[in-house]
Amino acid sequence: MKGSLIQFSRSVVNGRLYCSPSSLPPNNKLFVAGLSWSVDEKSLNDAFSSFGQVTEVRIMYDKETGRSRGFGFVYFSKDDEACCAKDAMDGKAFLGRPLRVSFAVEKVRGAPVVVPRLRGTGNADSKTR
DNA sequence: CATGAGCGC
Repeated sequence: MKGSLIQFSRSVVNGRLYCSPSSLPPNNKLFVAGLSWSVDEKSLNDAFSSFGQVTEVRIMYDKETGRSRGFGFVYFSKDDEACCAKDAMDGKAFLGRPLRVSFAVEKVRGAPVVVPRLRGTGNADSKTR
């Protein structure tokens, strides 16, 4: 009995913001992209901690050049907070760059990953523009 | 044209 109790449209959170329909399941992990190469973990932590309790913030950097890949991940204590922060920060400008936030789909080590450009899976409106 | 799908243990 699997019982997929995945509730979409988490409705109102504390009386504010709604959960946009996403193809990906709401996880407590948040994928943050569109970050400026100068973005720091603290910046993201501070920015996202305002919406919820951030447990971990990780930004990926290149091991060769040492330059940030321009994307990172933010871990929240609860998916609700992540959702709120996502809807709140997604589409907003961060350090002069349009920030893109979406749920992180943890890939399996050594397995090919097929991730569409988040084209309609929980990201800022692209079609209506 | 887009700076975007990881890392560590």
